Amino acid sequence: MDRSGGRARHSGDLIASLSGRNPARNLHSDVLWELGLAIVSGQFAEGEILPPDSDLLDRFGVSRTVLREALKTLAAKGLIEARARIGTRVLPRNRWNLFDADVLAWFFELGPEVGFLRSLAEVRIGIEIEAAALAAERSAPELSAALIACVEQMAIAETPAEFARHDLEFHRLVAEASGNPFMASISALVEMALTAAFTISSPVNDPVALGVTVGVHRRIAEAIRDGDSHAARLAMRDAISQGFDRAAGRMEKDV
Amino acid sequence: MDRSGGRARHSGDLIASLSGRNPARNLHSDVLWELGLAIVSGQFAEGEILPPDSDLLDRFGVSRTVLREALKTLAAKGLIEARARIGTRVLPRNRWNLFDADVLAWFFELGPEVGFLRSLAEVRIGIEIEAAALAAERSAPELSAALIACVEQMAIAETPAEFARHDLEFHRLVAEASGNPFMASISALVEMALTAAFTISSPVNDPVALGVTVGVHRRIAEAIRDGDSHAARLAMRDAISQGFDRAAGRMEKDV
DNA sequence: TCGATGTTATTGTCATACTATTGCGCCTGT
DNA sequence: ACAGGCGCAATAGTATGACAATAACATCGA
Repeated sequence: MDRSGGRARHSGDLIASLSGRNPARNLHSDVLWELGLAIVSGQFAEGEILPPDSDLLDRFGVSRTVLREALKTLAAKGLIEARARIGTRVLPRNRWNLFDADVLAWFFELGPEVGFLRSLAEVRIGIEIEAAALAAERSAPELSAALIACVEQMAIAETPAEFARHDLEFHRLVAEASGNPFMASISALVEMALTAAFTISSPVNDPVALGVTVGVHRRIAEAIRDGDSHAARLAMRDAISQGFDRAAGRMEKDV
Repeated sequence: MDRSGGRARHSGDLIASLSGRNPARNLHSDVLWELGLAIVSGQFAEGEILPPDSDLLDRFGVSRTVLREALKTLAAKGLIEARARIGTRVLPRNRWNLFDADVLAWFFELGPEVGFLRSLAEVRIGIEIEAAALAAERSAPELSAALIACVEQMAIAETPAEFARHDLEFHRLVAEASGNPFMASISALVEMALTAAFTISSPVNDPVALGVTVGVHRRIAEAIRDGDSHAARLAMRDAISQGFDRAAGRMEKDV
């Protein structure tokens, strides 16, 4: 393995940097990512038994401490389950915690397929529609003002990254305004979806698309401000499916 | 701490047993649950620094290996973050992965408040409504037949546990029928919600409530069978909010 | 044939030592 | 008096080697 000085960081970097996180760079995390990717990619299939600790130790060239902590982390995310004498088994996909930021990142690292992006858009629709409706019913004036401000920022953004930051902030604010802690907990999901979408095609360079995107977000903000939960639902659905359509359409074209 | 022979298993047992899981009973898991509960309960507040490893070692009387693996597990679930020289900090709640089965279990272990149950019902509505609609659009005949069969089982269930099992299976099937892996991933959420609801008040002992609950599930199954996504949405919303209302109403009465 | 039993491979736990990181205070030079 | 660098020390990170617990499997016995 790559144990020399210039160890290359996994490319989740660009996603992490956009989200402002500062993931620690340590051995444990390297092993974690390599194993996580291997599992998500199907290199270790569901139900399969991983090589025993001793083999993995050779493969990664780390201490048992590091390896075991990486395995425990994977277990915590529902990807594997270790049992004495049996070995460490890859759990079926429906046990994986897809709402985990790392697990999601591994999926994206492999180049997300359209079907996966669609699934992501579908859950986002489910959750964020409800969040928008709740926000409309409960939101305080300050928050709806902040939402409006966010839309203005989106309108004048000059780079895709800048636009994405405000877009993400917008959705985060809606989740917060819903007053429901679960809604806020899916920001990782939104982050990935937006980053992926904008990596594929950002509306910043296309005045028409930009107008549409900003417009639909404005509709959400105004509906929340006016306490119109029905309108908020519709607008949020449009915002998400429109974003997905743009990315999916672009992927089609490239193929 | 309780290091004597008869160490009492955390009471997540009854939930785990209902769901058919077989959680390993090892030291790591004991420490994990104790720390997890302490954090979720606010005994260690958000932003606070946990005692250093050395103190925790004394407190739990385990080896450093075990303690660190427990901490790594908590970190994987987004509850804490460790940094050299700083210590191990409890992350703000919005970083916690509330869709994790353990984290949820810790919340329930503390006796869930009505507000928490409401939040749970709200996300379930968002996600499962969409799952039901997708199932209606995509579902194969076998699956809708299985759904109907599930409803029949609910109707003739004799114990609360039996009823809950079929109810859970019903929602799992809907998620599966949606063809969306994220939907299936929230079964932990549903499990907790149902278990909590039935622990508080099961419709089995109340013929009227039983009829209502079975009826609304039948409406879902039939809508999916008929490919009527709109009806599926409405019925699923009714099923979840009705379940919540029953539990919440019962809690009110008790107070 | 089947059931009890020992063997052994694999994960689980322990103890200790050393390394890397980084906040904080000291110390220096201006 | 102040700014900036420099090292101390506290804390998590890593390494190593040993032993304990678990459970599939082969082996033996009835």
